Amino acid sequence: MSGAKLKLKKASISAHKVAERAGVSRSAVSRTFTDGASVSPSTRAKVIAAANELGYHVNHLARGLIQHRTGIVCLIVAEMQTPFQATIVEMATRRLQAIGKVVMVLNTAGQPENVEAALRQTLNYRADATVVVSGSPPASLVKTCIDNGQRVILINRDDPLTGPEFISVENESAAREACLMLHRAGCQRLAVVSSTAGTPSLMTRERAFVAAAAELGIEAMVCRAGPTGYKTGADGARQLLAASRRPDGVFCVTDLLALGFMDAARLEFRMQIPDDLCVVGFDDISEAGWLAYDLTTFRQPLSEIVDHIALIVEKEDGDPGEPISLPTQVVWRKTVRP
Amino acid sequence: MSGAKLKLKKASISAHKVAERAGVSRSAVSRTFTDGASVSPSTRAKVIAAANELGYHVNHLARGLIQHRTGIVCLIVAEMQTPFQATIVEMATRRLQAIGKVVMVLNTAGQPENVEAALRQTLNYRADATVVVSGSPPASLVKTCIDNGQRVILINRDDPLTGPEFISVENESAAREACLMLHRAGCQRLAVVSSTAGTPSLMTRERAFVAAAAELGIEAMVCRAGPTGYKTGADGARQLLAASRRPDGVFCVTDLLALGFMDAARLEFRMQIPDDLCVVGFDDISEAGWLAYDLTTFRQPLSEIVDHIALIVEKEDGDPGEPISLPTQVVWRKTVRP
DNA sequence: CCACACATTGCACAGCTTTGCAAATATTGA
DNA sequence: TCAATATTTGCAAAGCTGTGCAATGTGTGG
Repeated sequence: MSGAKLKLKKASISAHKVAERAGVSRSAVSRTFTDGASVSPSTRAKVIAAANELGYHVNHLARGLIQHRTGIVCLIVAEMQTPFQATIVEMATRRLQAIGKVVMVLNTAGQPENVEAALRQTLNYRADATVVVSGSPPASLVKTCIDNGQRVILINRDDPLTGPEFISVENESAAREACLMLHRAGCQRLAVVSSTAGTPSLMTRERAFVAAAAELGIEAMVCRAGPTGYKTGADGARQLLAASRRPDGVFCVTDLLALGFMDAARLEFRMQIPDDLCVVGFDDISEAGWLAYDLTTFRQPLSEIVDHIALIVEKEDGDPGEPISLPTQVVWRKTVRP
Repeated sequence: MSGAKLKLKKASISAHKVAERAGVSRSAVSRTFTDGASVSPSTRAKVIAAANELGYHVNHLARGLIQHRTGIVCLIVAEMQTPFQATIVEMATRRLQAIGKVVMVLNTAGQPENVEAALRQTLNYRADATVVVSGSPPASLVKTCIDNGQRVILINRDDPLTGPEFISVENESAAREACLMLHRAGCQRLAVVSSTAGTPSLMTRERAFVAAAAELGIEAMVCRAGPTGYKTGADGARQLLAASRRPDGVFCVTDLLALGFMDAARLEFRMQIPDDLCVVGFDDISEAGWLAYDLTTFRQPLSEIVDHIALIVEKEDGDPGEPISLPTQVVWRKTVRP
């Protein structure tokens, strides 16, 4: 074989060359690009001129090597094409870039075994912090990350881990509130539409709703027709509304489920919302506000979540703070009678 | 002030330490984790044991430093919360991870000046390749990237640049086809709803549709009511349908625009689709397939696009190939009369 | 004009890895 | 058993940067 093995690529231009061109020492160019360092205005000007001519850019890899801070934050996530996850990625990248970080997105592609691989990448690239949005990380690897000085932040997951930071929303109180809202609207037969995914936060919502209904003396039906998504919501409607005893108030643990449920209920069962049927969602994705839906739902405090992420990433000491639990806010629209 | 300046963090564990522990040389541990290198099975076993005990992970920063390949691919993108962009990010990360790369997402947050900053990050981290999905990169920086051995790939952009690779879809023929579809369905008064964003691919679709209509002797109305998104589609409907001469066939250059248009047309103007009004979209985002819409649209060949991205990223030589133009596929659903 | 404080600069080392080269060891064949 | 290969191993250099330390230059007050 001729192509033996991939050879080294051409080296890109280094501080050394800039120094030569500017007629200064290599330290000078380093200091020019390190803020807070001591350089005279005249040499700084010479360095910057030379750097521009040569197209020099500081090598953050080498810098990270010696400073033990790379500026990299890893985001472990799956199903990024869904509105909620996509919004998290959008907001997190934006916020983290604003504090000078750069984010590496690791897609677990829904396979649980991939979150381990993702965590390994986090270590390989010596990320300053790791934010896990999807999947349950193995405890041992989380420990390794923390031992290496990384911040580890778990979003909306209540794995029984010690070490990482937790940020989640108050799923329980929201789900109970959803139950009350439907009850106050006069709904008699309640149901909760969930998924087979087993995501911790979704399970919490489901259980809390059922418990709250029980306290009102109502046995809520539970429907899990597939993975978390639009189609499962529609299938849920087909199951629940085909039964003899149709629910007249449903809580969908995700907006996407709610939208699928509504579409099937209206188009395949000719139901009027909110007259025949009240629907409550969760997340407040932008589709929930579309004219065709106008879904009453609970807004996840995404802005506060990413604020807290940024805070933790910038924090000096590594000891984890108390788990953070943020309140949701109900967004009243038109799918529940007032 | 006590906190003077942030000090070095604790160093993570290095190959040196695992070498000590395993009782071998540093080279041996390096070779253990470099495939194709020559290590005896016995020492390899000792090294792996020691590495596991210590939680060692190869430092890809240092590795990248000497190999001149970091395994990093940057993805420059904006508006990631929109379905189409989100899907691109999802698929690209998945595909690139499959070939051993890791992707850094740079969010330009819609500000054109930020794409320059993003490109600089690309250089700072010595990315192997940069994929730009949103925004027009300054020619000079693109040149610097290429000079440094990076692949630069522009998606759906036809900036007049020389050097980068181009991947786009056949916007023109699709838009002409859309016009014919509406014409064949018997539509007399055509309109195209677009946005004020000025995105190259959207402009191409808009112009091609108008041109095709002109060839049929029809003067197509053009509506640009705001940025590319759902609300602009709805506003477009409000403008076009409030006029005395209502269009009966509209081409929306984006599915999101189409969905907004449909909702407003149905709910605020009581129009029946496709009886009173035919609608064609573009992208085939998953919402287009929802029961409430069932939108006839053009599917972007995303899978092929990411395949080509992967191919270019892995390519050995750096010279750009011919611009790649991929055909779209029409997805017939229910918003156009057959 | 001198002593002193202060800002700037250069040297050299550290940080972690890969890899060419030569030495050491193991394997094979006669 | 010995020579001739083939495999494995260690040394040392290279890749690019930040920074402590000492040396140099500049400015100020008396």
